Amino acid sequence: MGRMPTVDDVAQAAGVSRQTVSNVLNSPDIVRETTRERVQRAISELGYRPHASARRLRTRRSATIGIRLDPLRDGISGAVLDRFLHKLAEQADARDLRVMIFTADGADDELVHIRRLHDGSDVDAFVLIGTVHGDIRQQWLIDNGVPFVSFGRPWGGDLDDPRHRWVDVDGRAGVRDAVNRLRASGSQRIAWIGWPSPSGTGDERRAGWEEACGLDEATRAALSLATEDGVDAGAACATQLLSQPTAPDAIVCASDSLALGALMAATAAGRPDLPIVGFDNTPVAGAIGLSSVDQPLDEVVAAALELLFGESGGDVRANPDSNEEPTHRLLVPRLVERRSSHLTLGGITGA
Amino acid sequence: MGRMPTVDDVAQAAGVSRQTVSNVLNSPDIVRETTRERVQRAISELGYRPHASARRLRTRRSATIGIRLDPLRDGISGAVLDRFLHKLAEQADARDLRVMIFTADGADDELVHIRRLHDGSDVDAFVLIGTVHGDIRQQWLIDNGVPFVSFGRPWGGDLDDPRHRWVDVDGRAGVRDAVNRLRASGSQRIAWIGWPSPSGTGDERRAGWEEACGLDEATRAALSLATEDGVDAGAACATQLLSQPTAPDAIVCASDSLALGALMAATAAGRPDLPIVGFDNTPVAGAIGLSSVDQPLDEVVAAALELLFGESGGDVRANPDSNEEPTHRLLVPRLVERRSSHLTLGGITGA
DNA sequence: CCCAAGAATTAGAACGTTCAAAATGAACGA
DNA sequence: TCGTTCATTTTGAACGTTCTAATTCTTGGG
Repeated sequence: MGRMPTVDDVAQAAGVSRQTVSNVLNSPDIVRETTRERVQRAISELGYRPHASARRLRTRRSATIGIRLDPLRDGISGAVLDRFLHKLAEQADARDLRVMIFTADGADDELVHIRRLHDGSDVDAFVLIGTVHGDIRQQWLIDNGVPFVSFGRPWGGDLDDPRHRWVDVDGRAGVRDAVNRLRASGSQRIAWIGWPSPSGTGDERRAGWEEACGLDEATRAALSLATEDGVDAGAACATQLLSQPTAPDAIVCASDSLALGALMAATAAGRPDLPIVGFDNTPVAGAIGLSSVDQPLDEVVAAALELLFGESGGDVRANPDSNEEPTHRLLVPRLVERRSSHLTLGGITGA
Repeated sequence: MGRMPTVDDVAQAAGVSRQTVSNVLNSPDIVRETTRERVQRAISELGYRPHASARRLRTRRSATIGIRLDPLRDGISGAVLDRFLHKLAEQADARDLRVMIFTADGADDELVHIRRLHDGSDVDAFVLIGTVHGDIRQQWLIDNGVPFVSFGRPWGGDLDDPRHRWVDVDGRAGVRDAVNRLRASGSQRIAWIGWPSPSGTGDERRAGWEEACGLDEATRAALSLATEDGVDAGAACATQLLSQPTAPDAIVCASDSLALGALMAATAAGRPDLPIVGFDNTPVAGAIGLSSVDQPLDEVVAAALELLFGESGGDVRANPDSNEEPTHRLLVPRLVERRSSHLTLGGITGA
């Protein structure tokens, strides 16, 4: 447990100068092969590791990404962010980047944290998740020159602003596919349970249903409901839909939470086989055999890092202005069909 | 966007020396009040923020905790770690600590990461989750003097070794309570679905059932099954139990995943009202109205940080040897009773 | 054999902070 | 008035790395 060896120790052991050791580590190509080998040997013999903070102080780069953990929602939908975080940690590691997490109460508090981490040179770039209408974070980050990428489009803003790098999943296309698939299987009156407008993500998903359901406006109005996210809310909506004189013969939902609720309500209403599709393909959907639209999180993360750091490496790219390269990416989700087994609800009672 | 102000800038603006500025930040009590105010004013006027890496280089403390993200399991049980991570980030922030995450493939790979982060002074201390029998990580960390705390006891090791700080939840007591509660409600033949031995956590939970179920050895053997974790596995076990000539009149499971499976199987077998209790109180359990044993993660995290850093503050405590203070904490979980609504399974089919 | 040009290496400084110790100021009793 | 003590502030050095610029070594052509 003596003190850790430094570049100087390695240099002395290898009979070269400090800087040569540094070069072996950072620009191996400019040092003669025989020297490089000698230094490498000394490094491994001494068990030398560069001191990350010293390097960061000198280079003014932290090689660290910051990401805020959203407040826990119902935990079902939250599973998506959990997966996202895993992928991010994995792929960041492959680029020799570190990931730092923090929590915050609301957007203002988040900015306080971001400012602290950025000004202290703790973090080079941030990943924003869950963009919303009128999001104050993006503009602040742009104005202050803090590099970031968001998982989610700048809703209500300029989608093509090159200063805002974003990745998103085309929920509209995903829902459209799901609806088309249901229609191909014979469903004709496909209902929608989603979130209140304006909700960037929710409105897009609903638009997918609207485009593909093939219903006239009056019918669409009768077959679509909006509610906050959650299992109970989903169940309530489905109950309402199914009690109408002209009940739907399939339901598509904006989330797996809603879908699970709908599934329970449908079974309670004696329609255990009613086709229901959720969104996010959470573990719960898998467990109970619910079809769901799956977001390609691997690709999302890869795209996010690429927009920030380029094809490879860990140096954050210059803040784009009106560069040649695109600064956003829209990915296509994929419907996972399940429903080989069905859940049935014995009886729902209020809380 | 000019360069960030440094202590020197602040010092000049306030008409004091570098060190006085530093003192205002780190030991405010030793600097005269009038001076302190003057410096504070300069700090906020200039928008000064200490450079974290410079500080870390000098103090040799990173004020950062490292934690490995477990590989995603079925995502239902994984939700516990998700909550844990949130709490950790929250409470760490309150102590001015940062949290860095990483992923790894197995214990060996985890040690490689830990070594890298520790040697590079990126991280002061680590939080280990999910200790298992014959865990190689603990001994390595102790031998190398790396501060850590584990969420999980040193199974098969010395529970009282002061060099190993750990926090755990008394699963045995939790299951015992659940079983007692079921017996009080009239259940007499309470079955157990758990994990194969040896599994530290699993064996403890099973012991709770064994202690409280009030059955003779032969009956216990007939009413307890072990399987890997997962919804399908839980369903299979429950089906088997319920098809026996003397079926159980309640089931307690080692996890919510197993319990969800059991619930589905019970309903399929025409026993929709069979009392079932899970473990972890995951969002899914809440959503479908399943009773479950809840781990007090708030307290777990608080205890973990306290063992590492003391009552307050962010300086890691000296590695304990045989100190006065205890280096472990066993917390008591709490049964959450639900089951006001029941899930019923229409039909299970193989994958 | 010498010089130019490139390759390889080295020396000194700098990044922004805190530590250790020294210097100054204020207060007090003799 | 003068030392003595304590409170407050300042000075120089150090943390371990990489940058910039300078130096030495190699190579090859005249």
